Amino acid sequence: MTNSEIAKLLSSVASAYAIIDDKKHRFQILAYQKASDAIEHESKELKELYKERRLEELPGIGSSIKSHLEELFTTGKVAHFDQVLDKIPSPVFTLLDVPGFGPKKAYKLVTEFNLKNPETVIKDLVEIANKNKIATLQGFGEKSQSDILQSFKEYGLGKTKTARMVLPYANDLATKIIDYLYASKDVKAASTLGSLRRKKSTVGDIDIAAASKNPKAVLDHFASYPHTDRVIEKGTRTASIITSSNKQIDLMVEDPEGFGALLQHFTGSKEHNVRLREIALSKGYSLSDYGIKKKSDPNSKIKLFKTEEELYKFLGMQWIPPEMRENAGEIELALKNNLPRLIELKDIKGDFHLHSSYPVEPSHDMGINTMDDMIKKALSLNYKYLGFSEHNPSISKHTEQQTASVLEKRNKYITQLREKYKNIIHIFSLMETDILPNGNLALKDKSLKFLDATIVSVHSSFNMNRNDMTKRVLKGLSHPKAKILAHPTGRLINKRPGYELNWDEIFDFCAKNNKAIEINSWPQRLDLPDSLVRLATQKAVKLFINTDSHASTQMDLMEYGVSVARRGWATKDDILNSFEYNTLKSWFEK
DNA sequence: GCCGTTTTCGGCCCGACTGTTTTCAGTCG
Repeated sequence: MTNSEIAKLLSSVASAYAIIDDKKHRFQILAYQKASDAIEHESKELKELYKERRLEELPGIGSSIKSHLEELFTTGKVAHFDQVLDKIPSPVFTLLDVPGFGPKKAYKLVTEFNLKNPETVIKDLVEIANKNKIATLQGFGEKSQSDILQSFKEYGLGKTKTARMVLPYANDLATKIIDYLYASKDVKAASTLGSLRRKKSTVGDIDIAAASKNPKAVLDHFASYPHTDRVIEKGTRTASIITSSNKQIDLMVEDPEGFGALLQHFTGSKEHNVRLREIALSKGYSLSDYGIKKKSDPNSKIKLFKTEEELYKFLGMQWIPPEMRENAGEIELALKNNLPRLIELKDIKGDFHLHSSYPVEPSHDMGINTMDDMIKKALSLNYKYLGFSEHNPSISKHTEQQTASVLEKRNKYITQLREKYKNIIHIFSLMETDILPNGNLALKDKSLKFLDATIVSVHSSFNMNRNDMTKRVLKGLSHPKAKILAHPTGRLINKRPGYELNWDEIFDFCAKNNKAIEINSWPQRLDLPDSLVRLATQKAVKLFINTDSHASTQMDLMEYGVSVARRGWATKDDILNSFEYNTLKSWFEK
């Protein structure tokens, strides 16, 4: 079972308890939901943790849930869960995946209409609603009936609670909305919130905060955003719209005096906030999105915060960069004034994964801009160096000798460019070389000698098992010219999960043998993923942040790779392309 | 059911919004 399947199981148990008796089971519900969240967000496979006897290290998993999980891994089921879940008709759990449905509503409808089939429950309810039979139920009405139909319609379109967009797409959309908000004179400040502000690789809804003395005007302005399909809700403080591209945007408005607390609260993560509230409580304060109150006196005046910095300081800690707010140890470090200084975009001095249009007759796609164009773009980004890394010439269409002469010619051209840009920018001659299924590189030594070094990567036979793939990659990386492993998991977000590798082995090998791992900034890749960046830096593995650009304009994507690095707590010391040229040059030569 | 720099017992984050209600329940983040 995968982590998300197990998380869903625990969440189902919580829902079942909520239906059976939400007063009596109030705290079990909280506990199961908390355990479910922890598992959902855990980057290591739960089964691995179980084998290592480390299940109780997860927050929210104590002796009881731990023993249930052990039963799950040994027998494939849990008697206690079955006993609880059996009390609830199974169609209820189908409905829980639909936005707007919680345990109570789902249970009420399923039992009221005696629905039996989890496969057809949505279709059945649509028919029932079309006969106007939901609106007449106690606690329901015309509006809730049509809301239910709307939810089913969107669910059918694939807008589940878990459908997510890639970070750069979400960021572009949010930027447009924020620009639109600033067109209102009532908006004093606006910022992204939530997973978007924390720069997660994928984002569900887009959440935005605005500071204003006149929330009504701002909410009205927002609700009339030109590309709006419909307004979901609009209150005195928040509003939600669905754009014509079928994305949900939530806006919260707050007085500038309290904007810091709002920003902090809605940036999350939930886990970070829960931990922060625990800290506040231990100091006798109650923390909300409005600010901080004395716990002992609920009527005391609330303390407002204009900025997040003031709020964190009030709680006795450093301001924490949004990318770190996952309750992964950052709060403890901030309390000790000991947060790492994360890598920033301005620290980046070059890009090493650039596909120019130079004709090497590759097996994969070429770039569309010349080396010269890409150098000019690099200069506009204030880079001090860069590396060209087209795909290797196709091995099926060239003899070894032909390949070598293509590279020799390319090398001469790069030498001319070096002369042209002498004292302006340093140019490395690299290539992106395939690691073949047997672990050999697609380029032989007689070609590789024309390169300063090579990036290596997997572009074929993705279905190998973890052991074989690990051997393949390690063999490819062990060539002296192979210095960087590019887009290391091979994932394409929302398309394919990527192959499996033994990361402990890969990272140990890299740290020992002076090899680097790439953080690829391409929107669908963002690969190495953040959780593995954290593991790599803990093992002192050096990293590059590259764009994998096939056009000079794509070199602007660097910021997204930097986001991934920051979420993995990487500092300047971890990122080789933030180093001075001479240090970097000697690293390549080691 | 989980958890511990005031606790191994007795707490458990906080609030907005909507719809169906005359004061609240359900859902969401």
